[in-house]
Amino acid sequence: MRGLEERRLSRAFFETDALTLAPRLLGKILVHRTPAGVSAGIVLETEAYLGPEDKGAHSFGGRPTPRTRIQYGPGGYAYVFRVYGMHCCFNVVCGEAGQPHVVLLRALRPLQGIELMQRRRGTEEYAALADGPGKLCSAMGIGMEQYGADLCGNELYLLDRPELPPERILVSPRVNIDYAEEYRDRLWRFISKDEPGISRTPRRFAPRGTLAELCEGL
DNA sequence: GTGAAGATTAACT
DNA sequence: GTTAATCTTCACA
Repeated sequence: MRGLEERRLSRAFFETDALTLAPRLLGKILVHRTPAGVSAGIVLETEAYLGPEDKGAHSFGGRPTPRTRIQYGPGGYAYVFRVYGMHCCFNVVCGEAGQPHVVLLRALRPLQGIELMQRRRGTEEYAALADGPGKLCSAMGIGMEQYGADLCGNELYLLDRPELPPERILVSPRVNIDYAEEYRDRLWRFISKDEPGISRTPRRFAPRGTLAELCEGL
């Protein structure tokens, strides 16, 4: 895996808005080095959260809170939060400083440290190791300790891979943000096509087509 | 200080 | 498809 070290995503890669970054993160490799071992997987599913204007985003309204403060700094840091009192979700902070945009990582295809992931998840089933945002955190060993982690550092980072073409990216509404009013149905969820392991979600969140088709319609 | 709600998951029917 | 588990966060008083 030595050659991969040189392909790490740099700060500049993250200094763009969430809607641009979310599809670009598909296919990249998330790596976490911990005392327990190294785990890594290919990013299969992401969601964009666009800060102050986006009623689905934690940073809606644009006022920093203790929970969201990291979103207001520069891109390339980890925004981790706890949901339903028991799971964590991992986000990549992006945009310029003061622009609280994040991309939620929802699913990975496990590549390295499978055994470690199985132990953390308490299951052997490969397809169920990281097919959801909470499972992804559990499998990768990401918790609140990783809040604010520098993604350009040596513990938690992303490796570059060729960009997916728009016809290989499915778009769908974001999951479980029914409260977001007119932002509920925005097609800001991006899924790597033809890959097993995307998160299990109800039918109403099914893909509405590819990113290529969406762009044609503009 | 208080309370409602939640960017989920697993185990149901 | 439905629901319980579980507890921090944040708005409001």
